[in-house]
Amino acid sequence: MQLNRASLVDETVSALRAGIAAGRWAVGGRIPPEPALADLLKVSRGTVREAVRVLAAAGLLEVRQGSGTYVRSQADGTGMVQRLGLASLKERLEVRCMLESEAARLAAPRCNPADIAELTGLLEARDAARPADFVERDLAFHRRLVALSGNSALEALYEWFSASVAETIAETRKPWMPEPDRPQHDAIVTALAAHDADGAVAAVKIMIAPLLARLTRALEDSSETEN
Amino acid sequence: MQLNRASLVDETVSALRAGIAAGRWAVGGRIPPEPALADLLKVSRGTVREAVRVLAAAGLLEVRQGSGTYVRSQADGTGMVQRLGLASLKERLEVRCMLESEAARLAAPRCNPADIAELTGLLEARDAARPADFVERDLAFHRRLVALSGNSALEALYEWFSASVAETIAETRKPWMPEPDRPQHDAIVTALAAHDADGAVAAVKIMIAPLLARLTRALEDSSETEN
DNA sequence: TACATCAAATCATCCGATGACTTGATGTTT
DNA sequence: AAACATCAAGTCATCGGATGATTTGATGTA
Repeated sequence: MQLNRASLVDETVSALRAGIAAGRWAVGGRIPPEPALADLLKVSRGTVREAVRVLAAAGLLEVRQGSGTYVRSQADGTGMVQRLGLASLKERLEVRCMLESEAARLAAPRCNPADIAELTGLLEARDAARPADFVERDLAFHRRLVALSGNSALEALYEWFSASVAETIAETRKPWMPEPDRPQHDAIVTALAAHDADGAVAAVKIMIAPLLARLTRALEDSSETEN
Repeated sequence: MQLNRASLVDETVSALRAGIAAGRWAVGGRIPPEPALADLLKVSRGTVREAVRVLAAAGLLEVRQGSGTYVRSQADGTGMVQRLGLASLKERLEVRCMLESEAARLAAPRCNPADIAELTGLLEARDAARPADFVERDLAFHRRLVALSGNSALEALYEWFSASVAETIAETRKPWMPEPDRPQHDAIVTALAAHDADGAVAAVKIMIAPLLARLTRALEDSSETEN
């Protein structure tokens, strides 16, 4: 009796990933057709398809119907996501804070009055929200702020980290995080309106620092059981 | 004739992801069995399996043979990687710069003499490298620097972005990027040795700024054809 | 109560068949 | 010769069915 026996699909994924990482198939080049891979790896074509689909979702492969399956990149996004998931809550919150403050820096020179008005509107909505909606409304403001940076990679990362952090906090049933108040949010908007990049960065950090400090303290109290 | 018709698997992935994001199936709960999903979405079971496999690889689902498929998380890693891959080179380089400078900020207070010695050693090796090895040695220094931040999430992200940026530059055959010189690297190490967080951040930005500026100018010249 | 056994539910894997799409070759027309 | 239409081969997309492996809760027994 053995535990955790890897599935055939997982092994196929590993084999293909290894081949790609080793440069067995050049970036931009084509990997063998599905039937050939199935024969080579001694698995069925369906198993190969599932493995290829995983690697395509990870960005390593690109499947073109009628043409073949091509190596798109050697940068392994799946590995990154995996490691990200294993990171502790504190680390994830740290990164989220960093992303948001840098987003503010990029957004400051690009903000126009309409953007400022929109952010202010989101803050109004946040204040008017019932407790059940508050977190969602709050997130909407931060999302918009990050979007104003104009950097879509930054936006995608922020999305993931904020969701991940919110989820972990929710599932650990620790609703004790201090909610940043309205003046702190206003300080960010004010700095953005003045195109004051450093001021915006500082405002964001001032807002998030208490959260991080509270979390660090909580972790010291409970010693471990993180993630 | 329509272009880019999404495949059934992609649509199935979207449908499942939407259901998860909407909380249709609770985190920790079970989604319907494969045959039921196939019937519900009007696709074959094989199509459902490929979609589930993608979401499992992304960390949203967890498949347990004999038991069922469970919702593990609502934080979508695959979507993030996808959007990251679509981001332009400039955006990715921007993010990489931000990650490295913030890593320096976190590393500054934690650096001990041994770390400084190691970084210096890596710089020596970098100088001594033949042109073929130079990029690799250079990357080793930066990797070590980020690792000193003590934040594994940051480390994973930096890994991905640096690989992605290097890959894009290599494939566009544009070896014209100005290589930051030794004094600029030394400035970082010096700031770290003095536990000067702001100084380290500034040193990193001074080092990378020319790269970013050069890239921006190149993009303006060639108008488009980015990524 | 504790344990062994069993059956149902569910996922894992394979196989074969048919359709859709891409691509390069071929042949025709201008 | 160049441009265009047609065609066939290669490749992925999707389906349906069949069988095995694993988990899990029910059942029966000591």
